[in-house]
This record gives sequence, C-alpha cells and structure tokens, in this order.
Amino acid sequence: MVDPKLIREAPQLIEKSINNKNVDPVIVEKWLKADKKRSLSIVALGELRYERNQLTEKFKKNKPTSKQAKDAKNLREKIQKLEKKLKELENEWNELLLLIPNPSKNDVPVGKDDKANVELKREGTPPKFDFEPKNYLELGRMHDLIDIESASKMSGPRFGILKNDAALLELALVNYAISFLVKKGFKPVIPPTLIKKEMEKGLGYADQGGWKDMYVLDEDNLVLVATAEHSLVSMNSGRVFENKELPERFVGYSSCFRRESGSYGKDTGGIFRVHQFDKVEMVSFCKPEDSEKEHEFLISLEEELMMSLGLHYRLMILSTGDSSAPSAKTVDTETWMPSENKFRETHSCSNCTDFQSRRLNIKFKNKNNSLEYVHVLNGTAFAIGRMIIMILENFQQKDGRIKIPQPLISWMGKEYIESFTRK
RNA sequence: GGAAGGGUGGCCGAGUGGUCAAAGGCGACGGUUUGCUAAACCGUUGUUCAGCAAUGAACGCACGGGUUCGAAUCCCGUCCCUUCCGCCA
Repeated sequence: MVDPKLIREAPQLIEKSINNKNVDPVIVEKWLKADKKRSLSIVALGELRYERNQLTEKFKKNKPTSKQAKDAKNLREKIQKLEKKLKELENEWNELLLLIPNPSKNDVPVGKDDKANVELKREGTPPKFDFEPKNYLELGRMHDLIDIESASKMSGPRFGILKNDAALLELALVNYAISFLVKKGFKPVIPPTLIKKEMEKGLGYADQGGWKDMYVLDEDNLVLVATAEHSLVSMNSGRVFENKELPERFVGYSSCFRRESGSYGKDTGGIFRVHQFDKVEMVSFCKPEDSEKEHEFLISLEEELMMSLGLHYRLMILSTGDSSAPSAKTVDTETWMPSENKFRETHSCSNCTDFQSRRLNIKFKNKNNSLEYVHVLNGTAFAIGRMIIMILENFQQKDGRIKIPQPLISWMGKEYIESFTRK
C-alpha cells in the first residue's frame, strides 16, 4: 500500500500517478474523505475512553455505588457502539487504501499501454539461417519434445507437456540458473505453490479484479501462485530483518499458474502462453536507499544469464499504464523469436519499493534500531517454457538438430538435441 | 491425530483483576565528561489521533470475541512455537 502520509501531503500527485496507471483517481478523494471520518471518530472515541478512565480511577479507592456502576455501564455501551463504528470506518479506509497502486518512479515513461514502452538497450544479433528455419512446435515435433495433444486431452487447452530432451533442458536451465545465483549469494528455495488468500492479497495483484487471473481454491482459502515471487515474498511476511542481513536475496524454483483470462485468442496452440509453467525467480529485500541499485543489479544478472546463452534480446522499460499495481518500475527482457521475426517477452524485473512490505509487514532495523519497511524487488531468472522456445528456435541447425548453449552442456550431458532414443 | 507447556516492546525478561504510567536488564540514539576510544552519569527510545508547536489523549502484552465500573492478568475461539507419543512417503 501507499504510505498514508504521502497521500495526505500531496493528494494531487498521487491522483496524477494513479491516473497514469489507468486507475480512476477518484479513489484518492474517497480515501481522503474516509480518512477525515476516521480521525474524527478516533478523537470522539478517545474522549469517551478518557471519561471512562477518569471514572474507573475513582473506583479504585471507593467501590462504585449501584447508580455509579449503572452510569459507567451506559458509558461502556456508548464506547462499544463507537468502537464498532470506528472499525467499519477503518475497514473502508483500508480497503480504499489497498486500491491505490504504487506510483511509478519519475523515469518511467507515461503511457496507456505497452505501445508506450521504451527500449533501453539491445544485445547481440538475430541468428542468420542459410536454410528455412522451423518454429519451435515443428522442431518439438521433430524431436518429440513438446506434446500439446496429450496435454489438451488430459488438462484442456493451454497446457503442454515437456518430454525427452525438453524435460532435460528444463532441468539444465534450472540447475544452471540456481547454481549461478547461489554463487552470487542468493538463497535457494523450493517453496509451496499454494498460499493463503490473505497473503496473495498482501502482494497487491488481486485488487482491481486480479483474482480472476488466478486459480483460487475458496474451500481451502488458498491460491495457486502465479510466480514464485508470491511464495518468496509471503514467506517473509511479518519478518524483521537485521540491518546487516540486507540485501537478502532468494532464488526460487516453482510451477506458476495463470488463468490467462484476458488473453483469449492470444498465442494459442503452443506453450508460449500456458496455464502452468515452471520458472526460476529472484526476489530481493533491501534498504529503501539501495533499491534502485538493487533493481539494476537484478537486471544485470538477467542479462548475464542471457548473454552466456548467446540469445539476442532487448530491455524494455514498461510505461506507467503497462506496469502492475505493486511496481514502481518494471524492466522486461524481450528475446528474439525467429519464427515471429520479433522480440517476445521472456523476463520481467520490478522494483516494488515498500508497496508490498507495507501490506505484508516486512521490516528491518535501521541503524537507529527502529523499524522501517524494506523495499522488495523481483525478477525472472528463467521462465522455462519460453526459454526452451527461444533455445529451440535460435539454435536450430540445418539438419534439424538443436545446438545446446555452452553453459547448459554439462547439465544436459550432450551438445545437441537430436531425435531421442532410449538406450 | 493425542498429551503437556508456551507466545509480553528492537532483544532478553518480570508481572495471575485497579498500586502497570508494563519493573529490571541489554542494545540503539542524544547529551555531560574526555587529547582519542572506552567507562561513568543524565535523558530519549511502540502505534495512532488532535495541534504550527509546547503538549495532550487514546490505544498497545500472538490474533479475534466475551465477562467486568476496570483486563497483559479471568472465559471462549483461532493461529503459531516447543517437548513427548502415535501415524506416514
């Protein structure tokens, strides 16, 4: 959530920034009204409680007469009534506050949607083929790597099965990314992928109708996470980091579940956009003054991984309108996809500042030993399905074999994907 | 699943209905002293609300209810932790 003090101090600024995120700024005005009501109610309740405290102070020495006790009882009822009222007001106050998205940082381009995203840089060059390159589904069929038909039979549309060398390639990518990040000081985590609904709410994606994008198990009060970020952040809810523990970095490997409710007709038929995929994800907790540097650090790791594979990619800074509610700044990596002759999103790295830590109560002890909210960041190491697509398409050979990128060879135990035969 | 014991401030820890304004200690911050560091001493050190401020008030003992004129303390529910037993890949 946004710091209430900031909204009181500069409501026009917040209104502007949430308007940039395509959210109706009228909630700011609504919240300010609720805030006023709340504070009036707190004052009134304080007065009544003061009255009661004065009374009971007297009763310490002399037991109350029955009339005095009756009056005090009346006072108690008045207090209880007002407490109930205040509780309602606070709920409303809080619900409105939760609807206000994290304002974007100043260097984020203002715009309505992804058309306003800005390219920051580009690395590498697209591969040149002296033959007619195939798309990943054709290559997958050739080597029996991806089975959409069986997945569709057993689970429905937008599912895929990774088989044979694709399954091994997943494990190679996972092992490579995790061992790389562990060397950089990340703590490896295999988290639960079912988390409590209130945790999911705390992450800040569910407001503005986000529940419809998730698989919600109402009977159990659980949600299937859309990314390990949700697990890794909520795992640390309520935590107080020691000053010297920061930055604390985690790398998680998990399945990710998405209903893709708003993407009918987009990327159908393959594994580019599926309801379930696996991902290696970075999450970082740091001091507020370090978060911009930390964001750059996470992006640099994404780049290092991509460069080491030899993939052609570009970095895009997302416009205000294309950024998620918790994010103050998001930089996506888009990787060159030969069959579409364009860049497609494979990574996303966000600085969520104190938006999530306020909601999930994640703090640290600053140098004065008092508690302050940490900044929370997340970034993709590898979204496996999409990486497999990119590797297949970019490193295909004339004879149909797929050349495995150098860093993955030892994990794969082979240099080429060719037709899989049981030994 | 069964049994027992626990959850108090940044941390440790006392407290079984009003004397709690939550003792005492540690840590941190500010000050005095000091050639420097340390020590010693004094002060500050939870949240919210009103106020320009001095300040005042309320809240705060895992969370949510309840009893009472009055609850950290009594009662009910929930969560979590520890130990022991049982079951299990």
